[in-house]
Amino acid sequence: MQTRTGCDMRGMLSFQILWLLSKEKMNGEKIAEEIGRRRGDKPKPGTIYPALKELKVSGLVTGKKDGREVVYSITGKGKAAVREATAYLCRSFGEIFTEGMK
Amino acid sequence: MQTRTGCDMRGMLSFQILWLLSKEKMNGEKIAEEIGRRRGDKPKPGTIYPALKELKVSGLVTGKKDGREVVYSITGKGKAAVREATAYLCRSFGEIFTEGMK
DNA sequence: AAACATATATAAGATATCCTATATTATGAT
DNA sequence: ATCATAATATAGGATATCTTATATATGTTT
Repeated sequence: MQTRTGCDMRGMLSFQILWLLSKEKMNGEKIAEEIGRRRGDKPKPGTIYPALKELKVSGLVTGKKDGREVVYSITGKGKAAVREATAYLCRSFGEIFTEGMK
Repeated sequence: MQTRTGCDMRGMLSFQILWLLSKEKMNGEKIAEEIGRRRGDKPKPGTIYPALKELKVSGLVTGKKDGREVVYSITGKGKAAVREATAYLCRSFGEIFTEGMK
């Protein structure tokens, strides 16, 4: 993890993956890079692929093999999950953001 | 937890407690109520007090007994932690918010 | 074809969060 | 004083995240 200041914010990885996939289909490597760019720390393969597998098992994403890559797409169920999770996030922490962003 | 849609967002509790205390000193019950109001689900005593203890051990908050209540205050170290964590949160998830809030 | 690089996958385990259930302490009411 | 209530605390455990390390598969280069 990154911030060791009393709160590690774990549990956000799957959500962030889903959110990225709601914008655009992409493979695992690209997902890791996108997250790395935002967090300042690129998740290891052993972190990202188990998370993707979990999302697949839950029916929130699908994976389509293309050469040596697997391109992941969000499903309808996944889109609904993103909507719900985003609403929860905004309801719970919105004020922290609106304050922190200015 | 609340959202069972592929991401449980655990790890945010301590941060949210710290953030609340950065606004105003308060006791454990009030903290639980404030979080409950935002999340839609009030944390149980067995959740909130161990978290507060952890924050105390880490030197991020202090507790002052007042009758049967304990009033918690954020420390200087705690303020720095909130600043750092908020910056990380905004950097990592800011776009999700700015989009989700409109 | 052989060697190398890239992308994905899995196993095993350390760590942390959060919960249920129960106990303790202090206040208020009768 | 006794009883009920409110606030805090702790023990023990279930669950999930994330990591390290290793393995597999595909593609590229020589």
